[in-house]
Amino acid sequence: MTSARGTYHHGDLRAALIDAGVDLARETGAAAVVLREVTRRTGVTPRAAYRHFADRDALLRAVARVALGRMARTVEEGLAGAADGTAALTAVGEGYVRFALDEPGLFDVGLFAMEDMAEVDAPEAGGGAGRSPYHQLHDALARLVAEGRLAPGAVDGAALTCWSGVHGYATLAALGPLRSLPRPERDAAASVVVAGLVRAVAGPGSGGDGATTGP
Amino acid sequence: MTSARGTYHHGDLRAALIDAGVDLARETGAAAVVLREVTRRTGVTPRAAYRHFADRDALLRAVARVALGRMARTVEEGLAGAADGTAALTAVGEGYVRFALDEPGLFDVGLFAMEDMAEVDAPEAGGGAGRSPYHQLHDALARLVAEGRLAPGAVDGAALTCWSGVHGYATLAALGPLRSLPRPERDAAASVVVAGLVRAVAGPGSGGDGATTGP
DNA sequence: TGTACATCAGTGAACGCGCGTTCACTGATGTAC
DNA sequence: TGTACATCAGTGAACGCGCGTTCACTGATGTAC
Repeated sequence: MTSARGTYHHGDLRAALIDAGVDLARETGAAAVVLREVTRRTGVTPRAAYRHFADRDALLRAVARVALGRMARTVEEGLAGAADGTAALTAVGEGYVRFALDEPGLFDVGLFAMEDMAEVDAPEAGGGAGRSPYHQLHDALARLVAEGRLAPGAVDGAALTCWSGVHGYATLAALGPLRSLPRPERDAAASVVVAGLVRAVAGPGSGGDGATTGP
Repeated sequence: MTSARGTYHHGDLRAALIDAGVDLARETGAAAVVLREVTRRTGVTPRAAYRHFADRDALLRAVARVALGRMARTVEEGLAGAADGTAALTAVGEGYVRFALDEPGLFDVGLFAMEDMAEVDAPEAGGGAGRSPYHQLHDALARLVAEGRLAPGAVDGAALTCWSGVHGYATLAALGPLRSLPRPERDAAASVVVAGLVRAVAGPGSGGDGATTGP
């Protein structure tokens, strides 16, 4: 489809197959990325895919990497105008969730690019600046450290807490039991969760809503 | 298998099929709960399952409810000696994660019992006392409110933040990119995440590890 | 206590489906001379 | 500019698999009289 011409040789079949896979994932999720349907949509014989991918799994993972890259870009965009570390951390969290809610199918397939911690850290999964969501989270935390709002030794724990919270909410709200709630409710809840996580990590006093009774 | 006798009539085929499904889920996860294999293990014709379940999906959901019930029981046990709300909240979180790490397959299939918010709240999914993990989370938060550590209006947000964080960590550590880390590391990280969430909800001063720089 | 009969719970064989994957092949392309 | 030829990228048909599901059926069970 991408650079399709009427020729016998396709031009860039590999990219076209990945494109079709991404479309399928967007529509229905990871399980829909099925080799035969991908080739069908690309107007090509199933066999043709094997010239470019070892097997179905390799194709799926290529699609997953594209999905994760798009997520990275979404996070990156939200991060643009963050004035300080707290704002940056909030933006990363909200970007992560927004992507999951906007593109549940891509979020779903993107998880296959996070099968291994090594892949999460891999630069291919990055956005425009080549930084994965996980990297961008660490960047935001680094700003908090620089601002003296977070102890250097607490960075790893904070990263894990934020990632868990945001990933968990994204899963529940995009693919899980909360997925049938109206979008505005899910957006509002996302803000509450992200604010709670920011408070947990950077302490109160920067946009918290006074959820705790004590000072 | 359960109450099997050599008779033609099985005794309680429905329960036996669910048992076999639970075993399959434990071994490999939700995708392994396949009608034909379930009947094969029970020593019965595939057709026989249709006398007890409308289709494969109904069987899967029955298995999922059992899995969620076991999770509820695990959470309940950990909750037994909690002295105050903070301890209770911590116990709920650690129980949730422990179950996921001990029984990733059951955790995986249990998610199908949480397809809908209504089912999460359903009493059938409860443990011995008939309270689902989600209920038990709310109970712990109610104790915090009673102790004056949490504003009543903040309960819903706190529940969501805790559920998200704990669910996200469980997913990442039991089924996701962190699943191949050594168990002790994953246990330690679980404690960090749960402590962070408790701090976010109940404020510092009850077992927090001083992750923030400010007071 | 014995027999007839309705009901229930299973059998055994088969269906069609879509999947991933492999076979031997052929048409298109570009390079060397 | 033209031709020979190696290389590459696709074809088309078929394979075997395991799945969910449906058919008409039969053997076991328990109740009524």
